[in-house]
Amino acid sequence: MPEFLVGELVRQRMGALSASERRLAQVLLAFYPVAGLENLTRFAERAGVSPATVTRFITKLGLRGYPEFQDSLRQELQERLSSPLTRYELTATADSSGSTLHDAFATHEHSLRASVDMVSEHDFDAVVDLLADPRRRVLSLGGRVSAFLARYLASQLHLIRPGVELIDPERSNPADHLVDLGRRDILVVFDYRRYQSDTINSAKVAAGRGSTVVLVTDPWLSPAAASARFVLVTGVQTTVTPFDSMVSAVALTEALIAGVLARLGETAHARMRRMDELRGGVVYGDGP
Amino acid sequence: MPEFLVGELVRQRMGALSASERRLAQVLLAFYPVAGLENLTRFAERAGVSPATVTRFITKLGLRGYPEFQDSLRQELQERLSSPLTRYELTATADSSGSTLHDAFATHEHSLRASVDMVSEHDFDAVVDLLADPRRRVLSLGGRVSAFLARYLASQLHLIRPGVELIDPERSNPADHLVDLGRRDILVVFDYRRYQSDTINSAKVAAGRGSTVVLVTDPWLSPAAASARFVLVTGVQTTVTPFDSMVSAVALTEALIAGVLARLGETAHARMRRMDELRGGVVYGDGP
DNA sequence: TACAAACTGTAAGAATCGTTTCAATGCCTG
DNA sequence: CAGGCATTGAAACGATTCTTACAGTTTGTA
Repeated sequence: MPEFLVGELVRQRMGALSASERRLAQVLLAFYPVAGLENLTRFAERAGVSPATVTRFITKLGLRGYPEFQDSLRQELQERLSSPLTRYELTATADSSGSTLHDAFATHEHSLRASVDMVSEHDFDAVVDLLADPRRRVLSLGGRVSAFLARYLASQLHLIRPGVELIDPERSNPADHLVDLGRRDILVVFDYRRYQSDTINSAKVAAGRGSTVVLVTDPWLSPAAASARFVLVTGVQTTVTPFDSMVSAVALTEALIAGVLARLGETAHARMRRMDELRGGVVYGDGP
Repeated sequence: MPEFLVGELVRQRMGALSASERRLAQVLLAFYPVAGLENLTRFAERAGVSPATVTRFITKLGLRGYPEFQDSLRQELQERLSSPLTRYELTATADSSGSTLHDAFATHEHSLRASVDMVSEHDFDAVVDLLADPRRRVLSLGGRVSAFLARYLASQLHLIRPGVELIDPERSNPADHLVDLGRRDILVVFDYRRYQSDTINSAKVAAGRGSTVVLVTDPWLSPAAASARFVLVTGVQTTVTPFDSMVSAVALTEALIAGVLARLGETAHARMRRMDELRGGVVYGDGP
């Protein structure tokens, strides 16, 4: 029976995993450890991969098989649950401390923290590389809730590199943008519950045309994951609202932009200066 | 999937159980819920009873069978583990800096933390009250960078109350919306550096027509503050990018929405249900 | 473009798991 | 003490679950 924590192990090996395996890792970390305590088939389904991939994944972690994997998780869980502190945490009931404002921000902070683990660093870097490649076109698309994220990405990315387009289903038919997608193009899809069929479909079409599909989604994974080359997962925790929180998604988007900017360096800055001149807004204040 | 907690259920039925069954109950409660997450045979062994007794025990609890029993335990566990506080305890890892991703998220976290102090609780509550008043119209407007925030607010608020409009300078002239603004109307303006003259102007016009202007801006305050009845400030800290971070702004926006939702209660929920029916998206997965 | 290597899913088989049946045992009651 | 009822475990069956072998696909490279 292994001594180490499975979660740690997964994070360590993340780099050595294949795309599907990484998807499993993400789901596991997002719903840790419960996802791994379900049976192999269900775990596979949650991540949208085949059962065989799960077995390979487990083997790569250095474990003998799925049963041993589950044993480790259970043992680990037992230890955590019996630590006095956690014990308290688990027993403590929902503490509605005070104001909506404070509660909301506290939740957002936790959500952010949790998200860092959910995003695969490997995938993140790979996506930044893609987005920083000036020869590739970038299309950005979102569902009903996440449309604003697509917009945000497109508008900011547009400032630092050419070839960025927003697909706005409210304004034009996505199909118009999808027809001439090619092998060099990137489609960034934002899809958070409740997942939309047209978004999922767009991803499928793009993948079918050989484009690279990047999906940004919640831990339950939009079905569009099936068509995606890279899946970036962010937490959406909310305690108070039926709505998911998009804070982590925005954080991720900004991180992507920062990454691309860092990679493009002076080229991007030059472009930004030019854009600035063309626009010429009013500039008050003097920030740092 | 049962609503109750299995542990509670067991304690309740304790009296109605036979000797062997009670041993099972004790083991389960002593190692809760891990004991029940092992397979039936092992659970039986731990309690020193036969597998058949386990099945009978489960049945007596009113559950359909061992798999359903485990499902309940897992679901329950998941819910407990995702309480923000616990989440923090369980997730906290050695944060090794270096990568863009980690740096970005760390910054965002600080930004969030700082923002809580910048927002005036009093103003926040007042704004929530305003936005929750169904007799008032709400117009949402943003600058170049912050347009997506205006969109986000409008789309979410639209779900929970009528009379919400987005002013989209890209699509139509803001003036068209402003002409018939009245004393009862609210204009929510998002303006982050670099401040735009047309946004500032819209705020001025609205204020002039007697509408209540709410401004969401950065710590340097958009000049639109002059026309605003309420000003909500959020942090924008960034270390790596020339761009400001909108994470806190999103957090604030969501907090506003949560606040309004809380105030409107059932009315809002009813509206949401209706909207949902009319839209009818694809729903995969089953969130917590 | 063609080839090799890596990846992934399908499907079949092996192993494990959960349920049910039935007989044995213990316990209370008449 | 005998009869009946509740309780329990052994064992066999059927269902599920995990593993493995193989083939199709994709990806990267010469």
